[in-house]
Amino acid sequence: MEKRVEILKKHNIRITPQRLGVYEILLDKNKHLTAEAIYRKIRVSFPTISLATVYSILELYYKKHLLNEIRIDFDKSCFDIRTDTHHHFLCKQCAEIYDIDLHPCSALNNKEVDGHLIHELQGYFYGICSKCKDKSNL
Amino acid sequence: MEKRVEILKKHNIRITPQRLGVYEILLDKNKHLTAEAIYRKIRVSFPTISLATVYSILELYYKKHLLNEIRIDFDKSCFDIRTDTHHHFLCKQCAEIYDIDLHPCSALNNKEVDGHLIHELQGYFYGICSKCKDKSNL
DNA sequence: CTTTTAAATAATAATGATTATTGCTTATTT
DNA sequence: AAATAAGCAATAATCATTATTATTTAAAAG
Ligand SMILES: [Mn+2]
Ligand SMILES: [Mn+2]
Ligand SMILES: [Zn+2]
Ligand SMILES: [Zn+2]
Repeated sequence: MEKRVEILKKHNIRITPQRLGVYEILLDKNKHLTAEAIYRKIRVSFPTISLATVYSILELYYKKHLLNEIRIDFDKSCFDIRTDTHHHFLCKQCAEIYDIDLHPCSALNNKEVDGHLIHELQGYFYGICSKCKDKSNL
Repeated sequence: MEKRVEILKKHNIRITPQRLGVYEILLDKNKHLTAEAIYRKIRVSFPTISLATVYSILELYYKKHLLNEIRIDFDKSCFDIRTDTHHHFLCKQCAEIYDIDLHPCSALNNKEVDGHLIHELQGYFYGICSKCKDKSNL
């Protein structure tokens, strides 16, 4: 059986072309896509798909822990197929989002901070990415 | 001169009763208030103030670095009079937001990660707070 | 392979936080 | 006391996300 289908079935998710399409885009294309961006991409193969359907599929995948939702940009969510704990960097100049894999941080190792039980965490960094930095220092 | 007035003038901010009121609420009341919550509080002393004015004042203070905007709740921003770098914890049960002061973390000390220049960062933790934890383990 | 049925989709409307607009009001300057 | 520039209230607009509903489809049963 195809790998995508296998993974979705393992999570008790009904297979539909739309769901396979969204999953493929999340896997194949650049990471950290907005719902709108996914919608634009999937419309190439499914011209009648609705944006609401994209949102509904993303919500399903999120609940099944098949993806991560990040809100590094206050205005809109981005969706990430990586589900392991990692951080993100948003370049203020080019708006690119980078994965940041930090070395063991005191807060990451513990399941608690100040007596509060941690279920998940998000680290968001903002600044100028290396590419943009290089461009300005010619 | 009054302390609030002094601080605002130091940042070249014109003094108005509305601005003083918002500033006072941010200082005095519990931290991490939404624009709506600030609006509700300030309407006690300024019944004719507009929500748009509250937003405009908050934007001004943000640009002058007099407050921090956090988006730990995806749906709405909260405003924090603390402007030093610190993290936040959101309790999934009672929705309370706590300040988290972490010990030196590798990412915090450096001004760079993976070659990217960091201007600012936000750390968001999600889980069950100590109070709610105690309540459930009676 | 057909029928059945519960779930998924497309189309569309609604929601809600935030931002933009505009005419009036207030604070500072002259 | 004017003049001028900025702030405010009221209101409309924007835009991402969610809700609704009738139609279609995937999976299960026969
Ligand atoms: Mn990522
Ligand atoms: Mn805080
Ligand atoms: Zn960049
Ligand atoms: Zn709690």
